[in-house]
Amino acid sequence: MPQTARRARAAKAAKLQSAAFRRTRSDHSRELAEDYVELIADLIDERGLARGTDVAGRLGVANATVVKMLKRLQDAGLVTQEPYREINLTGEGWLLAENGRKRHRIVENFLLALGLSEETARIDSEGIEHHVSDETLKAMARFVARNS
Amino acid sequence: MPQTARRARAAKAAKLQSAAFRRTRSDHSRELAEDYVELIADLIDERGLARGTDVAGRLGVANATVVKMLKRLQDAGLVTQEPYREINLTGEGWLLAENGRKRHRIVENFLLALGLSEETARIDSEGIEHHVSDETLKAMARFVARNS
DNA sequence: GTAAGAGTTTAGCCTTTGCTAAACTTAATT
DNA sequence: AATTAAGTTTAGCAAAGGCTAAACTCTTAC
Ligand SMILES: [Mn+2]
Ligand SMILES: [Mn+2]
Ligand SMILES: [Mn+2]
Ligand SMILES: [Mn+2]
Repeated sequence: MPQTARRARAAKAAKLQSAAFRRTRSDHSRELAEDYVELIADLIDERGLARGTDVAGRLGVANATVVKMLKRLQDAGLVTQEPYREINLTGEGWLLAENGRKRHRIVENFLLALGLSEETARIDSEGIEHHVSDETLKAMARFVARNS
Repeated sequence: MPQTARRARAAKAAKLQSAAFRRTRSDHSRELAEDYVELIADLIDERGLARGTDVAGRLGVANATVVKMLKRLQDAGLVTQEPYREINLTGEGWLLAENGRKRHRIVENFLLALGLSEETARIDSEGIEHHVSDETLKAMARFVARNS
């Protein structure tokens, strides 16, 4: 029965491909939290404190959007904030931020090593960083080490 | 007044960075449509027609999710479908699908040329493809041409 | 021709991520 | 001390993208 064989092949194709789409969806669900904590860490390091307005300005979204997201990040245990005060990171938040920075730096340097302009490397890396597996990240780091 | 200078620098930093985040958000808003039409095109080429169940199976989502999305894609002029019938692409849909396939192929081959496993290349490329500018895509294609 | 099985649609729900406008608090200026 | 400016929060809205359960239609096998 070639029907059965065809079906089995189709089922395997579906399983393989759906795994990739599932990974992408799960990357996306972590993406914003990573960008927020990384950005907050940068602001704290650069200017001593992170305010909601600065976060909104850097992300290019409205203040109210930031307020709402910060609540979710607090619930997730990444951020602390008293009403009307500046934003701080928890221990876990700092860990995530450091990790994000490392990843981001590698991806951006990789794009530069590939010969792209600073602007393109900056812009493209902001999206790509979240979809890079550990294996790929290592390969990128290796490439950077060799071509710089 | 060094205050003013500092402010100007900060404003420029915010503008630069927010441009990257805006690009990522706009990539995301196109992402799903691209994946759908690419997948529908593949199904039509592989098995002669694309059914909702197949799309759902390959994406790893529920049938109802696909139905809702197909409505949006019809509104966007990318897809046509009569009730209870198979899915077809409009001219515009085929163009987008072809473009997506090209992009996807280049990104996946690039990851392979970088030395990654087939599985990792397949999975990572599914997310990365949507965040790659034309400049980066060209650089990837060049790299593939040299290292294969 | 009818019944069964495969596939599709609808209804109703939820979370996330965005927005504007209005109200509020804090900090700075006078 | 009072006013003002800057920053924050709340309220209310919307679109996108998920889900399950139940109803429906089409095709195929009998
Ligand atoms: Mn980042
Ligand atoms: Mn990012
Ligand atoms: Mn993404
Ligand atoms: Mn994709």
